Amino acid sequence: MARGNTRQRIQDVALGLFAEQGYEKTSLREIAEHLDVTKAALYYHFKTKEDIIIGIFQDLTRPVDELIDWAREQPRTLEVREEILRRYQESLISAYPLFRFMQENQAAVRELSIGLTFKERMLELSGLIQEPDFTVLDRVRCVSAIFTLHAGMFFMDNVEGDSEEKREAVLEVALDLLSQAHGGPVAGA
Amino acid sequence: MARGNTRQRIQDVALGLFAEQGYEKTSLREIAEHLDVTKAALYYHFKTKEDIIIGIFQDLTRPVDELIDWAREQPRTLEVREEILRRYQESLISAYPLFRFMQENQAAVRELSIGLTFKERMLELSGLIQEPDFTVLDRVRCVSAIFTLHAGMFFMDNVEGDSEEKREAVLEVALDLLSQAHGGPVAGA
Amino acid sequence: MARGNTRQRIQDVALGLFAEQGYEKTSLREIAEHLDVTKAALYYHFKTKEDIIIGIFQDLTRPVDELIDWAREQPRTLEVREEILRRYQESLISAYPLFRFMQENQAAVRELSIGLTFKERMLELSGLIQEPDFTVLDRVRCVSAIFTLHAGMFFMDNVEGDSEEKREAVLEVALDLLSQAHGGPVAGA
Amino acid sequence: MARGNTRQRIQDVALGLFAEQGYEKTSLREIAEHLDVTKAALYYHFKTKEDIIIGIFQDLTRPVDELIDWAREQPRTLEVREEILRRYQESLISAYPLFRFMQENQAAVRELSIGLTFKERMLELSGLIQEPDFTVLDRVRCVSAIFTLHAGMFFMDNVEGDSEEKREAVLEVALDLLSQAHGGPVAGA
DNA sequence: AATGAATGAGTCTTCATTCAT
DNA sequence: GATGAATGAAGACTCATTCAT
Repeated sequence: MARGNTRQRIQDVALGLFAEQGYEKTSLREIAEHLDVTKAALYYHFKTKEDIIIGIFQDLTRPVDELIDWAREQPRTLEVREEILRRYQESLISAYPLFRFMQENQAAVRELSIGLTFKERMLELSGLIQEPDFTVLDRVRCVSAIFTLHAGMFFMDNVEGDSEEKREAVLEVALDLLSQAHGGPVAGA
Repeated sequence: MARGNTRQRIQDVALGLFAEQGYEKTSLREIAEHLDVTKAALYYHFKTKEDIIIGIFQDLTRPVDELIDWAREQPRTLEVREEILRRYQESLISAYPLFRFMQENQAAVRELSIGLTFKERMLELSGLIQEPDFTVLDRVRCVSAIFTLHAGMFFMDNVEGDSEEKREAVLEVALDLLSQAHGGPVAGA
Repeated sequence: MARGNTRQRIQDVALGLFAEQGYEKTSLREIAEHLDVTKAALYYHFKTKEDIIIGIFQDLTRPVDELIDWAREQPRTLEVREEILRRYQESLISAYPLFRFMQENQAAVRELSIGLTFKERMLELSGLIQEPDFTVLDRVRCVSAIFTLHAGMFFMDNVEGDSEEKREAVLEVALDLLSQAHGGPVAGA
Repeated sequence: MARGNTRQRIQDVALGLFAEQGYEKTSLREIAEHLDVTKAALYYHFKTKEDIIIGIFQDLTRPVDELIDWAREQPRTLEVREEILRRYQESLISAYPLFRFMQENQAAVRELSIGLTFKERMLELSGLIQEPDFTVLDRVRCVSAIFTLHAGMFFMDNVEGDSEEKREAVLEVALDLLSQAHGGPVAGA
């Protein structure tokens, strides 16, 4: 019937199921049934189960990798760092299902032949918003800023309120943490 | 040789492997091999694979559940809330492998017949440190405070520095976020 | 590019792979990849996998079948029999890859819908160089003469020395055995 | 029901089927059905399909390997070499199904992680009955002597006659070839 | 308190084959 | 003369689980 887009449909259905049930728990039989094709059809489009997920990763982590690349070439100013957080939040939101999948399946995915892991990307990003001479306290603030953006994803789903308002609030808290790390106005100052 | 403690040893080895490789990916065969017993021996101590992990959960999430119970009965003051964060951090640290496991296997564990999930406990806790009339911004700060403690776990492993110093810095940032949410001294104030 | 000869190219590649890896172990995918065409293309030229190998057989066992036919019509003299051995050796050499394939895949090929099997052809040939009244000992010599020619194939690959010289030596030993069977000069005679 | 001997029964049935149909063509399902157990039961006794056959090999090629070891330590006399042929024939006969399997599945078995292959063992043995200064002709005679013993196996099945008589005749022809190679009485001498 | 032997259901994967284009 | 897309059947293998001993 529909042709040409099967590869894409496989990835969509697969990511949905992976995110919902976990990678290991989702069988190719299940994916095939959802698509109303045979398991063998999946193998026409992807060499292995791992390949399916790697394909998804490559498509969807590109924005974050591009962000990292971009950030590496920028001057190390507060403005740039704020921009990093802004862009990171955008990436998280636009690749939400993948993000959720990565977050909730870290163990299962760790061994996959995927370039950078979730953790490694986070480390990289948190490095890019710090100065080498930061105190431990300020380093924590930077990592916390990133985790706040992640918390935002969680927040979106589980706390009531206007979506856009929540997004902005999350970003504000993250930016606050960043500026505090950068010697910004702090309590009592 | 040493007997009687086999049940405990099974749980220890199992949690180690679950945390490392994921729940689904870890087979009973593997656990048995690590313990140098047969698979059948595991069934003498636990009725199912799920039972093993449920046992671990019950042993190790008790502190957090007790914290929740305690918190529910306290007056809703800032001091109590600070104490909640402090105690939560302690729980996280003392049940580190379980925490890491829960964090990295959320998807796999979701379907298990376990009382409260990781997420639910977090929601509960974050509710306990908020006021009903909080703005979205302040709610984000509270959730962020909790995520900061989680970030701390990540921080412990992946950032250099003295362990105790890091722990304290993490707590400080979390407490900061909390007091800001509570109208504490903010930028420019 | 070059077309028209595709059928032949398929057979060549297939025989090569069959000889190297075995018939069952060689998949059509593999053959297609070696030829840089799709599997479906193979089906344009051959109806089934079995068909490919049957085609090869028919092309390459013809010489032996013709030899058998020829031999059946000759007078049953020692000279004719010597000629049979000579011609058989030639056939073996000129269809070397097929011979090797047949030799090493007897089990796999047994069930194929192929006229005479390797074994049957050998039995036939050995019958043609014996007399009905031969003693068991002389029958063994005749079968041994044929096996010696086969051994020669093995010899070619695995023992050093000039190719032509080896071929002649092999033939000489085979002829010797034949003439001994035919009451030729024997030890002490 | 019957216990303890299952491992052995698996090997017996497997070798039978492997010899009859070929290694690749014989599925574990088939083996299991013949034994009236499940496929999984096979995996309790052997780690892989390859393992089943390797087990068989090790049990059954031992005699030939021991012969090779023994031969290496003997003085290089004609008598010893005759003894080698005699013992080799015995080995072939006593491990007949395995021999037939090896002979007819060389291609399939080549890639298996088995010590020496059929071919290598033959080369080794043929080396042990030759002198370094042999002419090509004499080398051929030695290899031919070995092939004659193999031919004997074929002879046993496919030529009528008393079994013991055939065996002796085969050995006699092989010994003849050996003694001719060793400058024994030849035609016209 | 633990083992040896086995099972049933399921996994991922590969294969030969088909057919509309 | 060949491809792209797909299928049904089967393959090897693994898993959680059971039970008699």
